Amino acid sequence: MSRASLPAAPERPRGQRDPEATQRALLAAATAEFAEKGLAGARVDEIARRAGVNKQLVYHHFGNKEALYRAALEQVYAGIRAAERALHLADLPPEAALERLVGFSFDYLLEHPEFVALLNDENRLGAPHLREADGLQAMHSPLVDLLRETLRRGGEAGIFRADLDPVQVYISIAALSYFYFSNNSSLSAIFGRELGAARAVSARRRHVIDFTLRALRP
Amino acid sequence: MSRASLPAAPERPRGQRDPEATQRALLAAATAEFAEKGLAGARVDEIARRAGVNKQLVYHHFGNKEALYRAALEQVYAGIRAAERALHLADLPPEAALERLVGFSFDYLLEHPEFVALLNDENRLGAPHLREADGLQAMHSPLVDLLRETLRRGGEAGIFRADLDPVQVYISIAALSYFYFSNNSSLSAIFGRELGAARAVSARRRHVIDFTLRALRP
Amino acid sequence: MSRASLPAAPERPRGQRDPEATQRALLAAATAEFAEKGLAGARVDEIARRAGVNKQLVYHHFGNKEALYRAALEQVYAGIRAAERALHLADLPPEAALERLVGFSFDYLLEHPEFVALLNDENRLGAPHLREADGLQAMHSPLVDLLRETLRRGGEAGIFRADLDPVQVYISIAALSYFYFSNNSSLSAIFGRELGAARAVSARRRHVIDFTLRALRP
Amino acid sequence: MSRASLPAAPERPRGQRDPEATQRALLAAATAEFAEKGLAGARVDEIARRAGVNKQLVYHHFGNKEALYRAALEQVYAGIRAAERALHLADLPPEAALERLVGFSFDYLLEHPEFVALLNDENRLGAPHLREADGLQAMHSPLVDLLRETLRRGGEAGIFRADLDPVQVYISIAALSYFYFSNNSSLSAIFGRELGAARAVSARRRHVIDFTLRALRP
DNA sequence: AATGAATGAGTTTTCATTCAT
DNA sequence: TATGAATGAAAACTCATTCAT
Repeated sequence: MSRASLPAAPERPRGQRDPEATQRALLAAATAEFAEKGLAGARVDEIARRAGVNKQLVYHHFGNKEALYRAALEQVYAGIRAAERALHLADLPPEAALERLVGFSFDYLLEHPEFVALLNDENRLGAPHLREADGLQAMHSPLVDLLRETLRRGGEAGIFRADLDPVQVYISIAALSYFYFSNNSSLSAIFGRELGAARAVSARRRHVIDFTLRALRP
Repeated sequence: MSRASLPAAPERPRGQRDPEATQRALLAAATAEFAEKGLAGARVDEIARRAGVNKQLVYHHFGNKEALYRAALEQVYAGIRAAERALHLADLPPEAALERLVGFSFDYLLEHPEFVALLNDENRLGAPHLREADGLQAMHSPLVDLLRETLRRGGEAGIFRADLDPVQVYISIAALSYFYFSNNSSLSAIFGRELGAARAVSARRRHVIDFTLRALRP
Repeated sequence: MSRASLPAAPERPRGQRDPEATQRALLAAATAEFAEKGLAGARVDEIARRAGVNKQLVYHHFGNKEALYRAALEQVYAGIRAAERALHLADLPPEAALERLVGFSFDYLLEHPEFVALLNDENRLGAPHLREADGLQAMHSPLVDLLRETLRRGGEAGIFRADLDPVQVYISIAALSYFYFSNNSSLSAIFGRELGAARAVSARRRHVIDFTLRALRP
Repeated sequence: MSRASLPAAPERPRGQRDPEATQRALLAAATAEFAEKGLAGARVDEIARRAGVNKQLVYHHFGNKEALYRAALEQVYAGIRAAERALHLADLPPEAALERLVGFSFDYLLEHPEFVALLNDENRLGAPHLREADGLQAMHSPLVDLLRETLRRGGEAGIFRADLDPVQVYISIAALSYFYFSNNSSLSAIFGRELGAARAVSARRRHVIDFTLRALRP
């Protein structure tokens, strides 16, 4: 279709133009591509192809490859933080709250492998884009505060140890799930088990919750 | 650390022929470069420069970039397996044995960030090189068997639960240390703490051992 | 002719976009380069230089060196087939028709040394690109059918033998001209005659026509 | 035939020194490699591998790749000239002599595809190595003189035309066989016949002899 | 004479980015 | 806003040739 032949009138040409949709498509494509190949391995051509748009629009809307990467990273972080904010643990008794928190961490990573992949690549580089991110504060997980409060309540109730460092516990909870997904391929290869199978995932979920709750006992 | 400041290998005597030394130098340089930049981001030129040898020797000795990557990966795996084989847990009482095992996992990852980095990159790709590796069996950690035996002994002695799956426990032990190092940069950024500092590392080591031992209690 | 003296394409207006002209220029340059140096000896850099375009456009428009070679080969074949289709032998008496056919074969090869050169290179490799060519049917010379019909008419008129295999005759006609041009340099060296000179070419043309017509007599 | 399957020379006794055998092996390997890939496409590594000797010996014995090519070319030419000198046509009646001559030309090319291949590559370049060859005189085929004498005898006997140019006839005889082998692949592809099959080759041989003898009739 | 490592100069190809329309 | 051609810089890889043993 020749664009030049279109009348100059400001009619909308059959929905062809939709900058926001274009940006969304690019961001989704970029997230997938960066997750699969990393920042260095990802291809701008391929991102545009996946998004079904012209490559130049990457530059038009985002500036360059790295800025697109940063945008993808921030969006992915925003996703998990939004999900975390939707958790309401204060209403639950401490042990149930903790179980929900651990289960959420596990489930979110299971459903968002792109978060794991992007974060791994970012960490290899020393997380420079995260450090520069506008709302670094916003990156701070609300879970840590929820966890702190839950541990306090549990400590007072005598069902958790009282001397726990919420940051250490938070890292441990994240670790038990994250590592399982992050290193699933190599673990599967080495153990000769398909650890990505639904049955194996369920077993791991139970183990992680159980392991954590036991570790926190007084 | 900026690229320009990366040290090239010490000048080897010019005209000296020592193909094994050349291969060793290339492998060491490749391990560092792949750890820092990943398979896609690593540069053959840079690897040769770091090794202090001519770039073409990569092709002469290893064939191509990917074969060099695979060689580096296998060597790094061989390194940890060798260290694991040097552990002797059978002589220790169960709790001490487990503490040593967890401590070893932590210390090895602390001292070998290249292992973490290479493994992360490999996992993003689905671990194709690991799956193809000649001695995949040899990749299987002896620690799992040591752990199984230790858990059995501890179970009989009544100091560990009796129904533990050694593979799950192994993964959890690895996770608690691995994730801390693998994601150290992003965790540091988000918590505003320098988790790579010696004091923070020591604290984490204590936490990991404590967390694990408590989780295994009956 | 030394490489340095090879003319680059006439300067195209800078900044002017004309992808079809670019492809035409690349194809023409490629044909000349491949004819002179063969597939292995040709240089992509040199092709781009001759075409007066950026080297990377070879990859943009054709994919890679070999695909460009195939495109050049197909175009050269298309050229001779088009010329052949323009021959109208049915209107002529058999002997005149045959003389025109032989003369055409001779003249075309004289004027299109690149056809000879590309075809020789292709044959050394076993003609893999020709076998893969899309319109292999279209490669089939219409001359064979024209020849068959001419031989039939001549046979009925009693001026040609009646038992001739058109394919054998076609190959012989092609051979008598093709070999002269294909091996002109070595023949010139060995006989100490400049067989590429106009006078020698004319003499050969007469000989080829005469030789062929006599060979077909009953 | 895939490259990998090309047989290397039979294992020579290790540490055995036999410079003449080495040179023979290199020359044979070079001839095959240059015939298959041309001067530009041939690889010194591959020639050494095929000869079963160290690559450096190419340089030790021949100087460089091009000198080796020249040596291979000269040897191949020496081969056909030697075979031609073994032909004795003077004892035969003219027609039988000519048939033997044509048959010989056909048979030699059939059995020595490397001659065709090397000569084609050499001709694309304008035969510079042939022109420089030491015994260019020795390259001159004795067949031309044999042919001249045979044509003279046949002319006097009234079975050949009397006004034939021996050089033109020589070229035509060579052409009818050479082109068939040189262009066998492309002709096979285009005609959809396997012209390299024994039956097709026999038919061509008969055709070439018949075609030539008829063309020379008065 | 023989070996295989080593090297310099290419050569093809890739890719982020910009230009012209 | 959108498109696809065009480009410069670099990257992987090749290869004839030389060096040290």
